[in-house]
Amino acid sequence: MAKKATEDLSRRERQIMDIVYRCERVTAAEVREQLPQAPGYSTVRTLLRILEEKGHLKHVRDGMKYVYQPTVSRTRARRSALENVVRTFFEGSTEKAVTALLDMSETELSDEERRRLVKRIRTTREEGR
Amino acid sequence: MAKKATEDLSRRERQIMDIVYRCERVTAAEVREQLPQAPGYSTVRTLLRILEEKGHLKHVRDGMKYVYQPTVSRTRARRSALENVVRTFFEGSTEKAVTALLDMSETELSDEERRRLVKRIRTTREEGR
DNA sequence: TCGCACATGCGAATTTTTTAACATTTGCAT
DNA sequence: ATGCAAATGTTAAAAAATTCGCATGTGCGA
Repeated sequence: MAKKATEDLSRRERQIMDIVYRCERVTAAEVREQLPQAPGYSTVRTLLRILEEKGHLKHVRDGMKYVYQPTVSRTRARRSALENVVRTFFEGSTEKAVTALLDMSETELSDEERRRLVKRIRTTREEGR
Repeated sequence: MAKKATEDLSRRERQIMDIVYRCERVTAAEVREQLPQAPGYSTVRTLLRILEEKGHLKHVRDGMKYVYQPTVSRTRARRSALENVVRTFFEGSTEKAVTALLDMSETELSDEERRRLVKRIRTTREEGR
């Protein structure tokens, strides 16, 4: 089985994978609801089958229907997604990315969240030495 | 002109936009070098022209050749990319995303960078009220 | 000026993606 | 058991993306 890179996904395949990563567990009908310019049900099913063949998805039965999930763990998927963004948009600098995240969400972060983040940064420094 | 969403890009178009965002200024030849399973030169040029028609790129002449750039500012592109990742992989939680970034780069961040980040978090808190 | 080297623009063939119609399977209520 | 409803699998047509050959334009050195 070839490596599974986001690079190699077609437009629809990528849209579907995004939905699957957001929801973690989805049925064909749920995927269809969330697809932009949703195609027919039959179409969605074909795409899900293709993504499964390519190794991006797996399914388990739940009664009569299939529930699809990513084959890659949430942790790995997250990491990979962040690495891509950092490399593409932040010249590989984690600090720049974090700063940008903070900038764009100043009003969203609660004091509690801020406190945890500061603590986290300090903790890792200590561990790192 | 329709809206320019990453969603609407084909596979090759997306690969090219990633390169353009990484490099900020590129020629057709440079894009070609960086494309996975690089197609012919002619092909790359066609794609660049299409992306320009769609409004994702613009070019300026530099001697005999064209130099391509994103039409969207780096700042906006970054913001948009982060928003997508946060929504898709972190349930919309900025804090979770920041934490994940810190986790995956513990050894990369220097003390200096950590200090700046802590300062930044505190500063924004004060401003936020 | 001529012709070569190097770029770009266009059009059309090829390949891939996307779509959906139709056949098949399965669970469940009657 | 039978038929309906709700899923899934298959296949092939239609649409879109990808590819590249060839025509065209431009600067420059012999």
